[in-house]
Amino acid sequence: MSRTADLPAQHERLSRAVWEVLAGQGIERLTLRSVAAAAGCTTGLVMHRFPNRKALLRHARQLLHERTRERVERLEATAANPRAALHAVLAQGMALDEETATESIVWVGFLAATVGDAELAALHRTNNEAWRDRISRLVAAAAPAWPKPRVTTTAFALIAMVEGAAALASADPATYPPKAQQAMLDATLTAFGL
Amino acid sequence: MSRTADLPAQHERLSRAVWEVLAGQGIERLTLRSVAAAAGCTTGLVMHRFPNRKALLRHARQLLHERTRERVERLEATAANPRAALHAVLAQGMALDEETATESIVWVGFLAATVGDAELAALHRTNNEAWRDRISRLVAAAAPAWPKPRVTTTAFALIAMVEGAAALASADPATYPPKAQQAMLDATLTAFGL
DNA sequence: CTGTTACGGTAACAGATGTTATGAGTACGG
DNA sequence: CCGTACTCATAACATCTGTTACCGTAACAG
Repeated sequence: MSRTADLPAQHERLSRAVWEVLAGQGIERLTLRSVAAAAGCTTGLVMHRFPNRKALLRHARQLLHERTRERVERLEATAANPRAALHAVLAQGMALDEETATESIVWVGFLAATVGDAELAALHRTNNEAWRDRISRLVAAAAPAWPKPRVTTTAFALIAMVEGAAALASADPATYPPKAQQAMLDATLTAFGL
Repeated sequence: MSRTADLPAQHERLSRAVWEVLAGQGIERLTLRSVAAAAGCTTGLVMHRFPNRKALLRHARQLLHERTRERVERLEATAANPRAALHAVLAQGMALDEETATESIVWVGFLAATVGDAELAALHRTNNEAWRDRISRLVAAAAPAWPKPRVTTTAFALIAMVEGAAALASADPATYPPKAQQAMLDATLTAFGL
């Protein structure tokens, strides 16, 4: 049956190569050959693992989501209280270190690729829904007395602020250094009474 | 000397074609030929007006900025008071109608194209700086008692929230309809006491 | 009217792109 | 130890890309 190759590991390696190219050279240079070069293989392997280019992009998109989900669940599990959990989970969505900075660039790239690609758009909607549910749940836990509409609107605003900060930081890191992003998050949470 | 052709008008027509393709087909299909088709001409005219593709994109980017600047100055001039001006100026940055929804998609596209294109990145930084200055000024006018750091951080957070909301709405308009975006903006301004 | 000049369409070019076909190498089952 | 099935590189392919060269057309100057 199967041989030596570890399929999931190769899928992940190629997906990482997609992120690498997306973050380093931009979406315009996100080609099969550049991805293969970043992964240290040829287009033969890429096409052997994925039926076509779009399937590769979809997998890279989904893997990015799962990565952040795992990180977020770890943060949530180790948080001292609901407010700390909310703060930590939101903070990891910004571009505060090299890893999340790269992810922010990649996220913008995928968002742009979403236009005119129904499957990437569906993937984005699903992931974003899970993200909204998580933040809403954390806001509700941090402010149990709030009525549901207030929780929802606050969660939406927090999400938008974090994504916006990450997007702006990805395009202009000098203007939005980690400290500035932290200050933005702290100020917003304080303003909302969270 | 010159003939019948109105150079600035043609530049604008081609730039609009760039937006049209960017918003309708995505950055992957943003090619000279698709732009020419959207503008109802051939690549000959495009290359006759712009030295190369990147110059065309830069012009379209800059024109988008000038468009929003003019709209924003109109809103600011007709606002009843500083708070109303801040609200109106921020609101036009979200995807509340067809025009601004298109612009949001285009904005994300250019942001993604910024990676690996130093000139587009420089353009983005300049435009975003002007945007930050404007919002900071409006926040200071709306809350004259605030110390400068508070004004700056609040302006940064408001900007991030608005851009994030626009980006999210551009990729998932059903989840972020105009009313939801309005609610997010109102809740955020109220939370900040503005 | 006529010569000239800008305009812009047509078509060609080299290179890049996604995809497919082919085949050499290799690890496993028998 | 052999054959088979999987792995993946090589190379070809048709198409698309940005760019350039070329040329017919039309409007203005004289």
